[in-house]
Amino acid sequence: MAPKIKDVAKIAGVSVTTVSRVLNGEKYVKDDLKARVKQAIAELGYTPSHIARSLVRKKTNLIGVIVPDLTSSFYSTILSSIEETASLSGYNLLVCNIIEDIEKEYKYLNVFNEMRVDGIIIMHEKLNEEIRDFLNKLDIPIIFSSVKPRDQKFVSVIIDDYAAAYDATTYLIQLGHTRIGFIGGDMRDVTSGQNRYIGYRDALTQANINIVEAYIKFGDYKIQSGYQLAKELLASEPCPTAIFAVSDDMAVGAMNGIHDLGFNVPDDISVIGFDGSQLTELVRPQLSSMEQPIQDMGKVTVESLLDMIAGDAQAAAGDLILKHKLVERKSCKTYGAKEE
Amino acid sequence: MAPKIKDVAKIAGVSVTTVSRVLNGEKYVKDDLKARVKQAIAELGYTPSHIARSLVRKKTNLIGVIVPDLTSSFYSTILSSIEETASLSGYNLLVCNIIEDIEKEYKYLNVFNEMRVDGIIIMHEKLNEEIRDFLNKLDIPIIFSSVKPRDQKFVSVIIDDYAAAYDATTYLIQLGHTRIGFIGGDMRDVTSGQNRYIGYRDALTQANINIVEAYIKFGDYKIQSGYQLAKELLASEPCPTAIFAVSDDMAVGAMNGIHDLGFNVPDDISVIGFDGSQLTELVRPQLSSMEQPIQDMGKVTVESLLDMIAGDAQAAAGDLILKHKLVERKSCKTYGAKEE
DNA sequence: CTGAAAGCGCTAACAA
DNA sequence: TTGTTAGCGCTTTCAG
Repeated sequence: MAPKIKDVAKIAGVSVTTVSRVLNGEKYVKDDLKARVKQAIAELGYTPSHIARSLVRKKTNLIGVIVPDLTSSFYSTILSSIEETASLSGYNLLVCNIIEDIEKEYKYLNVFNEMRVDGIIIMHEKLNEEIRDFLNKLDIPIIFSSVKPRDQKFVSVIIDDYAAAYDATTYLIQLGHTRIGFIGGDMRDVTSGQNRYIGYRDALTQANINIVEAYIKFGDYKIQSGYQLAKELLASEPCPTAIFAVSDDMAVGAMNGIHDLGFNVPDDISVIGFDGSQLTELVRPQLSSMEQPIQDMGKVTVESLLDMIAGDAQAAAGDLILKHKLVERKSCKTYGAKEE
Repeated sequence: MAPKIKDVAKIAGVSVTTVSRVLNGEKYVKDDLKARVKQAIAELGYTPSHIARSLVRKKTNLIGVIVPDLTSSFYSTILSSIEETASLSGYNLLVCNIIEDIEKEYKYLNVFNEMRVDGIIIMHEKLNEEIRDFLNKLDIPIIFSSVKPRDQKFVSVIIDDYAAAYDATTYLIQLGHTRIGFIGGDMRDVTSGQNRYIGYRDALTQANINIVEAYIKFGDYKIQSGYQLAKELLASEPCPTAIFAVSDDMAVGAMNGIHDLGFNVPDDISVIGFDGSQLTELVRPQLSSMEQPIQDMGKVTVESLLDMIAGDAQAAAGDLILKHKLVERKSCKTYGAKEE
């Protein structure tokens, strides 16, 4: 059995209180005692039990994180940033991967609660009633990252999705495109579904371009759906000369679909993605994308959550809107420009 | 403050023991008491404290996982599988992302120890002396996934890297290639560095093909190094007609390097990767790869670890070698075959 | 400065 | 079947 604080105390010839004091770096311990304690700790290879500490301190230094899909480039990058930031402040991550599995999420949320995590980060917005209620009852600070659930009570770290989609579409329009296909997300999502969709429509309307329903498709943010939907888009007559997909994954899928159909990106069709994931630089041609500040998003999420944990009312006051940014790479081209 | 077991007991008019019993599903509780307790629990919205339980049960149901890079397609897929399997058995994951940061790893290992996690999964093999010592002293079950550290004491879930590399190289040879470039890993790694390298060499030797040092480069498994190294390989005269990279990431980097230099895969140069990550299907042309059973690997890792946790001596007996598999896609072509 | 003792919230003998 | 009681390993008053 691992040594306990009592064993250290015995060996050092002091009380457990004193050992506890040196463990916690308190100053009111005479140097010689402190030395003896340290010596005893080393001798025994003693490490304090985080469990026992948590029990009395009522603080676990644990943050529960719910990720929709660990294997997604976007989420794994945010998670990586979250992990790094949390780690810097001495917090550890309990991660739950829920692949469309709401039951699992509910179960995990319960586990987070039982574990008495200090805070919770959620990265998706499809809350059902049960979960929403549960979350509302929970008195653990909760923050949403990269998404915003309907319920206004929770704070979110997001970009202005409407403006970002508007800007992305406008970019295509400025390149001379008028037949612009749209591969959207889930319309039940307000941030990544509705807002981006409305941004797209408004940009077209603003430019006096008719909205063609055949140019509008909705996917599930994943590669495969982008692939499929791009093929459908290309079946329209006349077909779009540019496609805006609301995730890089779908944009890459679209590029592949276009490629497999024998067309060329960007010569025949321009494609712009959304997110700024690692995929953008990895595919050929490199994908232009309306980027979210992914690293920052993770960092800001954790920092705000830690503020909330610390009881900073300010932190829980409202959403944090970060800046989006268009990054041009090789997948978009002026309409009608002659081929190289 | 959250309600405690005592509060439930009071409301239900029973002892805490009884409450504890119904909480743990024991049978020796009369139905009416059980009902009253459940009623009280619901009324209070009581949830048992995992912390307190862990303290007395000396079991946390936590597994610490050390991942080299969360954003890598390969690791995130294993992690996802690990998470899924662990979750099914009621275990939760504490994840640590160490990006080349040995200090951080050491720190985390300490945290895992203080947290009294029930088991530890490590997915990289670059252990320094300090960590090796620490691991040896620790009496928490440890398992390595996808890698095998020098130290024979630890059990690993791996494939036969030597054979896999041998087979991949032989595949290229059978396609008629003789000038086969190699983009290896870190030679300090035995599994993914040395073994794959030796497999490559032996396959060539076996086929009576001279080993050309200029065709051999070593990277860090990441896209960028594959990109750079492929360019270097293409600078040789005559240059290789095929390249075997020991990670899909490097293979994709190589494909991009080849592409950016104006050559075509597979018409000019064939490329084969290693791992079987999601990237293989996402790039164009789709990447042929010597695949590891990634999903399985995560699953087997957790299952073995749980066996070890359960005290199954058998489980700690030796490495688990899973089967590799060559998956042909579009990135390799018979040497000299006429272009389409 | 140092120590005795009272919990943190729960489980597990041991009795009844 | 049910309850009493003694901890799990640590921190934290409160005295000294």
